[in-house]
Amino acid sequence: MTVPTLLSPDVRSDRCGDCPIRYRAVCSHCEADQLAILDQMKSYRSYSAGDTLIWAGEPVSKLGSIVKGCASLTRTMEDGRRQMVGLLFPSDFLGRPGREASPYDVIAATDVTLCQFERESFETFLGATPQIGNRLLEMTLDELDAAREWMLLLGRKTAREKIASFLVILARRDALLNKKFPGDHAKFDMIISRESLADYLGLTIETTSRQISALKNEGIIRLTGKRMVEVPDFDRLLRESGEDA
Amino acid sequence: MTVPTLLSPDVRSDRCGDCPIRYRAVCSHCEADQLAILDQMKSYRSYSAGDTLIWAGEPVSKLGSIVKGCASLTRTMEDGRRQMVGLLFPSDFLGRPGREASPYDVIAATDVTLCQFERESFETFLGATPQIGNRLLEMTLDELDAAREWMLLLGRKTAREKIASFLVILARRDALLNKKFPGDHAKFDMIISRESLADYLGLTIETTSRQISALKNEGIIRLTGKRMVEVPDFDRLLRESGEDA
DNA sequence: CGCCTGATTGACGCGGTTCAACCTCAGTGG
DNA sequence: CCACTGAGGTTGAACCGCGTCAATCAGGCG
Repeated sequence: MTVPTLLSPDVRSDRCGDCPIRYRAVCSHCEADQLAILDQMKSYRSYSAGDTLIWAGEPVSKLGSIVKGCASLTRTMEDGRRQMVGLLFPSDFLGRPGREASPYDVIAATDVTLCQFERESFETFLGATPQIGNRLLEMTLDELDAAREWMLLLGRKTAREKIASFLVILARRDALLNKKFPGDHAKFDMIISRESLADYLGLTIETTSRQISALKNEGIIRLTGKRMVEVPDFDRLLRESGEDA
Repeated sequence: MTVPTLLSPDVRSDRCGDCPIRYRAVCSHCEADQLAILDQMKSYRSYSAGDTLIWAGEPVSKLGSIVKGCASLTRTMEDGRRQMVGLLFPSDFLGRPGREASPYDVIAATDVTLCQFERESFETFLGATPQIGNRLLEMTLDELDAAREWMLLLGRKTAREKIASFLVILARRDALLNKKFPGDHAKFDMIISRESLADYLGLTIETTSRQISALKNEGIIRLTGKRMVEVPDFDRLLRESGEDA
C-alpha cells in the first residue's frame, strides 16, 4: 500500500472549482456555496496500481470519487473463483452511503487518485443537500444499467463476443475522451491485465488470450506492445460483439 | 394484454395508508401529508401472467411500484438469445425516473398489480420530496448489489450451483415472508417456468431440468407438482450453492 | 546473466449445449 | 367419457466450446 499523499502530484490545484471531474462527479449539480463545504470536507489520496482500496467485508470510514485512474470491484468465492463486477473510472463514486462495509474488494487497476470524505460528514451533508442525492441516484441508475448489460454478456455471449464487447466499450470510451467519432480508427490502452480481463468476462486467462490472438490474426484488431490496441474497422469489431446498431 | 381495472380485487382499499407495501416501497419514508399527495396521483392497474408491462426501447409514460405478484426484466439479442436481468417483487420500483424508455422488456411472471404514476407528475414530486429520492436511492443501491451478486453467479458458478443458489434465494424469501427461520423446512412455489429460470441463470432449459432432477434424486429437494419445492435441509442446499456462511 | 511475472500456445477432457424423442397434464370437443 | 391437441417438462445421445494442465515465450529488473 502506497503512503498516502495529501495532494496528488497530478492534480493541479486542490480547489473543487478546478477539479477535472467537477461536472461529472457526485458534486456536479452543486452550487458554489455547497461546493465550498465539500471543499472543506474532502481530502486527496493516491494509490498505486495493485493496491487494495477496500477489502470486502471490512468496515470503511471513507467514501469518495475517483479523480484519476481506474479501479475494479471484485467478488471472490471461498475456493478462489473470482468475478469482477464493475470498473470505476474518473468521476465514478466509491463506497455506499448507509452501509459500513463493501461486499466486494476494490482494487486499483492503474495508479489512482481519490477525492475522499469521512462517511459521517458526507452522509450528513447528503441528508441536507438534495442535489447530491439526486446526482448519486442518477449515477447509481446508470451503474445498474451497466451491470445488467454485463449480465447479458456473462450469461449469453461466447468468449469471442465477450472480448469484442469489451473492446467496443474501450473504443467508444477512447472516441468520447478524444472527441472522435466512434467508427474512427481507434487506438487505446487495454487498461487491465489478461488476468483481470478474464475475471471481468467470466473466462480463463487462456481463453482470453486465445480469442485476442484470433481477433489479431483475422485483422480485426492490431496489437502494439501487450496492451495497446488499434481498431481499423469499428463496425467489423461491433459485428463480432453480438450487438446491434 | 388484460383489460386494466381501476382497482385490483385483491387490494382491500385504495388508500395508501392501507397499502400492503406501505413500509417497503418508494413511499415508505413519506409523511402523512406527502402520502396524501401520492394518494391523489396514483392509480392501480392489473396484468395477467405473461403480459408485457413494458417493451424494451418503447417510450413509457408511467412509473410505479409492484403491489402484488412478480415481474421479470429481460434483455434479448437479435438472434433470440435471452437473459433475464432482474426479478421484481412486491414493493420493487418499476421504470426509471429521468429516462423515457427501458432497455429491457418487463413481463409479468405471475398476475401483477401495479401502483402507477404519470412520469411527469412523479418526477415533479420527486424533485420536491427528498424522502422519495432517498428511498429510491437506497432501493437502487440494493438492486445494484443484487445485480452484482448475480454477475458472480452468471460468470463463475456451475449449472448445479446456479440452480441451488436460486432455490436458496426462494427459501430465504419463504422464511422471511412466513416469519420462519432460514434453515427451517421450507416449502415454496418456484414462481417461474423452467424456460424463464434458464433465462435467469444463463442456461438452457435442458440443463436446468437435468440439474433440478439431480437435486431431487439426491434428496436435497422434494418436488410436489411441477412448481412446488420443499427443502428438508437448508444447509445442505446452501452448500450446493457455492456460498459460504 | 538468471529470475520472475505475465502472456501465448498446444493437447486433452469435461460440462453444458444441441438435437431429438418422449412424457405429463390440462383443456377441448366429439 | 375418452380421444385429440398443444404447451411445458424430462430424458437420452452426440457434439463442441471452453476449462484444465503443461510447456514455452517475452520482457523487465536486480
